[in-house]
Amino acid sequence: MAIDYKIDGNDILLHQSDFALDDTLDCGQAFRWEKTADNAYHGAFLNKQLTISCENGTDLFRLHGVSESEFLGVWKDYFDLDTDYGEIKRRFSEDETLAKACGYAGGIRILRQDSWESLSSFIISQNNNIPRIKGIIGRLCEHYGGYPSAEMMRDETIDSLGYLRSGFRAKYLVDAVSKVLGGEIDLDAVRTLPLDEARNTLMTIKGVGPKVADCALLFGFYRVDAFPKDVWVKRVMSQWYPNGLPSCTKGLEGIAQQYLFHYIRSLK
DNA sequence: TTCCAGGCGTATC
DNA sequence: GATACGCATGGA
Repeated sequence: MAIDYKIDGNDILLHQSDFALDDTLDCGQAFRWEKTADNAYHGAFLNKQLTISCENGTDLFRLHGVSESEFLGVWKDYFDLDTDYGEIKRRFSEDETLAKACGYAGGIRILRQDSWESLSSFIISQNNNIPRIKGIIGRLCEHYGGYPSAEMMRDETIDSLGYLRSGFRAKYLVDAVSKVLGGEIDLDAVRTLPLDEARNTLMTIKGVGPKVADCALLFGFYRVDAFPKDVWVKRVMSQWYPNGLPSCTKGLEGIAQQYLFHYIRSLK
């Protein structure tokens, strides 16, 4: 499926179905996209910043100040534009609840985020709420002028991270930095391990249990068969799927999870 | 004031 | 292996 875009001055103008900025950038998978006063979003992937806006609620998106090579080399993959979410939603819509969930937030796409940022962000997320997660990550990025690599955080201690006000999670961040830099965890190797081994590897980090590991795998390693069960998804399962997920989600459980997570939160 | 938030470590059985 | 409890912080 070819990507439909054109160059418009200094911008890229993208024609893209099954994509909405609110659904994708404010659905709890990424924590440092900010909605600006004019309904655009400003955020970053690694050290690349981006402002993206939607042209009047259409399926036209403007990537401001982005060259064609940067679009094709960075943002096309980040926004997962090679995946046909229309096809995935048709498949999911065999199931009545998933049909409603896909209808509620049909513009969700799974972002292909950085593995370290995703892992450390979801360590911060545990027993925490989304506004406060964003606050902690915002203070971290303000301190470093962008999201820090594990290498940049080499000398951090529980005390030096005090300004984050991340509570008991600071010691978990320190342990994650230590294991990644010490070679006990090779994030590139995790990418290609079988799902169970990948989970078990990440879970050797203090503060990384099944849920944080699955979120990191889904959002930071694009392991779309990982199915993170947080408090909301546990409600989804007991309310709608007491006997397990329907078979139409097989292999794409993580994508189904994101539609369902967003949907059940909207009902509260 | 109490409860809760995209959970997990630890103790205990 | 299951279950109970504490944990930093801050908003509701």
